Amino acid sequence: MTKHLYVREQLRAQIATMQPNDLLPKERELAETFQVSRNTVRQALQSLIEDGLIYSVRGHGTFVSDRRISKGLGLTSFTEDMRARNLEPATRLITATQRPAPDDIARTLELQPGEPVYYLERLRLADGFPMCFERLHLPTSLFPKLLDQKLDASLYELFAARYRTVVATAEQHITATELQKRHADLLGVPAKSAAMLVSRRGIDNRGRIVEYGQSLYRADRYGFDLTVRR
Amino acid sequence: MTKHLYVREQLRAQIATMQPNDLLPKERELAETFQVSRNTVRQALQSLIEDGLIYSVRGHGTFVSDRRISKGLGLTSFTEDMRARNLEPATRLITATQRPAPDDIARTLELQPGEPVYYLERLRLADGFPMCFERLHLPTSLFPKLLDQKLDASLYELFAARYRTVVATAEQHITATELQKRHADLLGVPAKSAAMLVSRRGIDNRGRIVEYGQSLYRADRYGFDLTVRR
DNA sequence: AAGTGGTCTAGACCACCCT
DNA sequence: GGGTGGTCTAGACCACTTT
Repeated sequence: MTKHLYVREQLRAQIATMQPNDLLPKERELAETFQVSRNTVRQALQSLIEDGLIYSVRGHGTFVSDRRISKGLGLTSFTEDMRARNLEPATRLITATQRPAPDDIARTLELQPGEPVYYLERLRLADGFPMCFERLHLPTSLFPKLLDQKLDASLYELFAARYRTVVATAEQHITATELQKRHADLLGVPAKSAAMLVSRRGIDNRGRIVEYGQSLYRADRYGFDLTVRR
Repeated sequence: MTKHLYVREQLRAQIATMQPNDLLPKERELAETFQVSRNTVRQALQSLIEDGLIYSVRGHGTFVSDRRISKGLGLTSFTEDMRARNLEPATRLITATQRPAPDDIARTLELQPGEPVYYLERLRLADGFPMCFERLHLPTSLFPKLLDQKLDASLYELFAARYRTVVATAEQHITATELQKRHADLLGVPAKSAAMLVSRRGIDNRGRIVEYGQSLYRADRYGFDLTVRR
C-alpha cells in the first residue's frame, strides 16, 4: 500500500461523512496530518477529483462535490455490473465452438480472413432472470484450450487468471434494435420487443484486440446510467 | 502556457509521426531535452496517458498506444454532436408553453409541486432528416422570458449567451423503447419501431438543476460510441 | 547489476481569490 | 496582504524487468 493510496482511502472515508460543498482541510494541513509531503496529498486529491467526489477552486479551497456522482460507465464485466446493482449474476452457456472467422469478424478482430476464432453464445442472468444474450468472438491464438475451461462464469476473470490477459480498454457502440424471435424467446419477452444492442471490442494493455462481442439487453430491465461533464 | 502543457503539445506532435508500440524517449532524457524536471515530464506524460495516446510499462518504458482512441462520450449538445458527425443540425419547434410542474417533473427538477416550468417539444434534424424528438422541462425561475427567445437553435448556446448558465454536468439514463404512433410519425418511421430513449438531467456549475429532458433517437440513424478504460 | 517507470520529499514561486 | 491551490525543481529510493 503506497502512501498516496492510504491517504486517498482515509479521505474517501471522511468525505462520506460530509455534506456537499463542505470544505476539506487545506493541502498543507493534510500533509501535516498524514505526515507526508504536499505532493503526495495532491496525488491522492487528484485521484478523488477524477472520481468526481471532490473539486478544487484555485485560491479558495477543495470541496466535496455537489452531488454524489455514480461512477458512470466504466469498463465493467457483466459480472461486476450486476454485483454493483446488487443482483446475483449467472451464466448459461448455449454455444461454444471453434470456426474460421467470417470476413466481417476477421476485419473487426484484425485477423486474416479464415483464421480460427472461438464463437460463444451465452445467456446472462440476474437473480435467475434473463437479462442479456451475448455473442462473443475471440482469437484462438490468444486463448489456447479455451473450450476446455469453465465458460459459464466471468470470462474476464478467466482471462486474467488463466491467460494473464487484462481487458484494459473497450470500444463500445450502443444502439437499440428489435429482437428476432429466437433472441426474444431466450430473453423471455415477445418477439420484436425493443432491446439495447451493445457491440464491444475489447483491447488488452498491450493493444491486442482480445474480443468482439454483441450483447442484447432487455430494455425493460436494463439501462446505462452515466454522468458526463464538460 | 505552463511548461507541462508545452511539453505535452510537443510530445503530442511527435507521437503523431510515430507508429503504434514505438518506444518514447526515457523520462530522464525528456527532462534533459526540454530542460525541465522529471516531475514536469511525468505530468505531461500522465495527461497523454489519460487521453489514451500512450501507455507505460514499469521497468520497461513508455510506448505509443496501438490505436488512436476516439474521445468517447463527453457532455455535448445535439448541435455539437451532429457537427462532430459532419451533419448539419436543425430544429423544428413543436410546442413551447409554460405550465405548473407535474409531480414527477417537480421531483426530478427538485422544485415544489406546481411551480411553473417551461415545456418544450422539439424535433431535431440532421441534414434535413428527423433524428430525434425531445421533450424538455425547465424551471422558469432560471430563464425569464425564455418563450420570447428563438427556440429553434441550440438551447445550450442560448443559455450561455442570454442567461450566463453553463450546463456543466449531466446525468443520463440510456435505454431502448418502442415508439408510440405519434412519435414514430414525427420521426418518419413505422409505429413500434425501436428507439433509443435518453433521459437527461442537466446541472450547472453551481449545482442547480437546469433542465430535465427526454430524447427519442431513431435507432437506425443514431448510436453512442464510447471508449472506456479500466 | 543496470535501467526503467513509480513514489516521495522539502522547498520554492506563481496565479488567483478574498478581505 | 495573506491564504489558497497550481506549477516546478533536484534529488532520493523503490518496484519491476531485462541483461
